[in-house]
Amino acid sequence: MAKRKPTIQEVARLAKVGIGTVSRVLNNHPSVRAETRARVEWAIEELAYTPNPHARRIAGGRSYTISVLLPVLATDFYNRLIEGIEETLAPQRYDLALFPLLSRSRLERYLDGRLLAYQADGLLVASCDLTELFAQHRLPTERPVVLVDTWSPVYDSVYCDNSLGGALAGRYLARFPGPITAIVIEEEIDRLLGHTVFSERLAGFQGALAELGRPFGPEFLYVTHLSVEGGQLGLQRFLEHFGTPLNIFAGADLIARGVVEEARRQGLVVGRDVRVLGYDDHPWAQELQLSSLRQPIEEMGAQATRLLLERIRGHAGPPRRIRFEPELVIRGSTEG
Amino acid sequence: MAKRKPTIQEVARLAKVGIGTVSRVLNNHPSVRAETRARVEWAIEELAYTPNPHARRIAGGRSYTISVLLPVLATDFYNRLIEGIEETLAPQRYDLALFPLLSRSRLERYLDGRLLAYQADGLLVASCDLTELFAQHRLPTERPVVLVDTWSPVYDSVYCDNSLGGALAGRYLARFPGPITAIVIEEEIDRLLGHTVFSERLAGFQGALAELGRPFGPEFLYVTHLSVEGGQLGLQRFLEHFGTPLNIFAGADLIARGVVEEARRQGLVVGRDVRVLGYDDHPWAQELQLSSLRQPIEEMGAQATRLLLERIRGHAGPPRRIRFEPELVIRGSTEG
DNA sequence: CTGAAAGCGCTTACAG
DNA sequence: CTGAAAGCGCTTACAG
Repeated sequence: MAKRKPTIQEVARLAKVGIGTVSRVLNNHPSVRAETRARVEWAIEELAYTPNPHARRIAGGRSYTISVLLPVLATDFYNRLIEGIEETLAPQRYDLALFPLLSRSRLERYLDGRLLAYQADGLLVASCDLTELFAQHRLPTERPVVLVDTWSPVYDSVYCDNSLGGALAGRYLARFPGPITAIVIEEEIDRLLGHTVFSERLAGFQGALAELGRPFGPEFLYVTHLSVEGGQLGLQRFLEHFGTPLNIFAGADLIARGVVEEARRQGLVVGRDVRVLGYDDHPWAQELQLSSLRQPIEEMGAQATRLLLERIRGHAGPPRRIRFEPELVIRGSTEG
Repeated sequence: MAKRKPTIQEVARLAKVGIGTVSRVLNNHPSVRAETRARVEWAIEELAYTPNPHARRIAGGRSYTISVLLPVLATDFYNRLIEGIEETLAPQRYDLALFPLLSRSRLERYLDGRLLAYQADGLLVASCDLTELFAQHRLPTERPVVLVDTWSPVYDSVYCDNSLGGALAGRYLARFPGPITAIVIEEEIDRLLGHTVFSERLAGFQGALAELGRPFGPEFLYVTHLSVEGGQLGLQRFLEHFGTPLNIFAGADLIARGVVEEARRQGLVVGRDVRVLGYDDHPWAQELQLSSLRQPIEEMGAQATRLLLERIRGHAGPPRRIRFEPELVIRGSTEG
């Protein structure tokens, strides 16, 4: 019934070469004559052949898979990050296994080493600083580990400076009349799966305001979850306290969207009565005319992937650290 | 450096048997003498041996992996569903590969068949009725497919009747004085990754109210995202329109939690001024004294897994359909 | 009940 | 540059 997938044998036969040669073109081995390579590639195409990843791992000692551990929030941020990772992996014939850190017990099961997803050549850990959980801040694995959207001194890390982003936000909003407020996202209480992205942004923000001698007590802060509705409620709260004009640093574009929606619902002019600055600069920020702090999310994913592949291929040496800087993108929501 | 994982060879040597025998105890083959089995199990324990899943697939033609496709919302619902699946899989030495349907392009890549996660013996699809996308409503795969938290005539399905849940909610809330309202969760516009869970609940709810001759126009409905804040906003809206007493059917416990929090913030008595009924009956509903519609979520996961394993082991026959019924759990939030 | 052997689909020295 | 062969860690008839 189910037509079996073609094997390397059949490709070899069709291309009139040995299976070793097919394997070599599969692995981009340099010593294959161009003509031979072309013939093999034709056969591969013809049979719609894809190598069996399990066989590859058995034979080569590599799984051609990397795991990505992430605090599954199903947000635009992670969608874009994964996009960047997959784009870099695909031409290398590498596969990606997502491992959402849904619960503590799942993390333990992962680290237990029995899961197939663990049979990966390397680990990409997003946002969560899992290293804090372990002795010497090292994950209990022999495989290379790269952190992305977070940082640790013991592993290669790729991140965008959230503290700087917050500072840029504070300095920018200080230009406008009216109080300066912030809506931030509550982080998991469970430090295991939690991350500090949002509190870093807030710390940078508060630091900048302090430098400028601007007040920032608890009444200037609204803490909520990552949701459009959180932004709506935050604006409501601030309007009760301060009225307009009002300046809001939203910890994420999604929150900022809620602010914009609520302002419009209340008949306020966004960019004048209420100025709001988001974070991430997601594609839809443009049509919302949302000012935002842009992070090179896909690029962060791509860079982290490159570092990991280098490690997998044997690169030794001290942990590397790639730091991106967020960029202020100004649109109508702050300067209507 | 990295100490190699022990292989079946080493286990065989230590247990003084052939590797075939080790393999047999690994696979629960009946024809192994109890004494021999004990010796092998001891050796396995001693070496902390775990079989190489890639080798198993190569040799046996099975991956001992099942994929779970789900619309990653990172909610309590999916955490519990996965819990139920893993619990059933673990003793069978099966592995689970989560595949979050983050975007359309990822689904396509999955179905492309090249991803390792696709090299699974079977597929569990949660909530999303992906079948609508394909000819004859069949996913383009040869492996067995089981749906959970949704239903289709062409595959085994395990679900809990959401329409009935809505009807139970409507009939129950009709007992109390005051208007009957509902807060429902907006479903993805993209039908691909969307599901109809919440609209089914609403349909059942509206049907029950209609039967009872109770009004239910747009002013009785608040649509939001799945967030605590959505519940807060919903309550605000309804209070503006109707004042108290007020009865609210929340499409999910998380929404109901927001209703409770907002009611308390406004100094209202939950269970008298505001009655709210959630959905799912998550563990934390009890300490919130939240009335809810209980679904046997873990059990649904377990059942679906069992059906899938049966199919993997060759069970033929027409699609099976296991329908659970939600159960009304009454606590202080409706009868304070 | 249990070994020894063949085979799963690959990769990788080893010879040419 | 390219075959033929050995080997990766398992499973599964096949004989005893």
